Amino acid sequence: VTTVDPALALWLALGEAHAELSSHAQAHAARHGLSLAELAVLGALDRHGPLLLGELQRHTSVSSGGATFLVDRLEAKGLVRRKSCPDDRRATYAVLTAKGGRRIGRILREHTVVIRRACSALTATRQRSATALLRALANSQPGADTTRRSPTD
Amino acid sequence: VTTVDPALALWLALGEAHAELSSHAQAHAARHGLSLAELAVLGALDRHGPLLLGELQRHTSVSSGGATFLVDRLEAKGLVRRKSCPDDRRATYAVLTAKGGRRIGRILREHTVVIRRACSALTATRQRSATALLRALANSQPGADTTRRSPTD
DNA sequence: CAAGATTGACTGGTCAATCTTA
DNA sequence: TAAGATTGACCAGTCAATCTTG
Repeated sequence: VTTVDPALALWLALGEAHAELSSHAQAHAARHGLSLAELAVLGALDRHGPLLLGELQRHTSVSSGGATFLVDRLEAKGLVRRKSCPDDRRATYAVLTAKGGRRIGRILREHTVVIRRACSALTATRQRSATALLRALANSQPGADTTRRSPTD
Repeated sequence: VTTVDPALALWLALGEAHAELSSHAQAHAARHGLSLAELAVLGALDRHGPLLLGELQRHTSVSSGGATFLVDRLEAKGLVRRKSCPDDRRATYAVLTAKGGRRIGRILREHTVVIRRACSALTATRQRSATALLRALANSQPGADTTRRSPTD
């Protein structure tokens, strides 16, 4: 009766679903003393190995200052280390420390379980349907793209 | 590359889709000098009429302090007014001012267009499918409690 | 005591400007 | 000149404590 437009309904549902899953993911990250953004950084380093801060920025959809900030904090926690790039003196790598590597492995495995449970209302098949629809929604947007995503992520 | 868990893929896609739509919605709100949360408040008041701050809080998923904060700002902008509840002296209504009512009408109409365009990659039918899936995802969560869980994971 | 609202301290980031090196 | 990173100012909210009324 209220919301007539299907697009509007979709936007609303998207917000609620995102909030719901976020709260689970965030709660789990917090149990390990991490923000979701920090977890994303650690995850990116785990997947891709050492990354320049700029690359990290693109992988995690965070601002330039945000990347510096996050690496600062993870460095303070002893999970990440900076390493200057030999080929380009402006550039800096973020690298997992041994401790960081160990911790992030455990955490990511747990994280998968958390997400899986949070999505358990949908069968795997419907999860895939939803994923496909959401990708179509996200990828075909006109413009204003500040962050380049690697298509094979 | 790791063959991803369908739930994980869904979580990722959800994040990207949400970020994408958000950026459009946010840009539009910003064109009118509003944050998304402020827009949500105005929208709720437009749909439901005067609302207690607590109700507003539930409708917009902000914290208690956030509701006060948002109403403060909208009041400062002359779009909303507080009105004390006659039946309960603790409670306060938020009410659209005449100016607020006029502006929000225009803005919400525009907003629908923005969202519709941002969703145009999906047909209305697929939008409805996506909506249904997302609602199922959001509504059937197991204990989304903030209380501490046993470290059985 | 509980429910509603408010305040103040705090935070996780963004944004714009700056510094350094290519 | 531009690209990479960093810094500092700023901001939209949250959170916990407080005040008031039921």
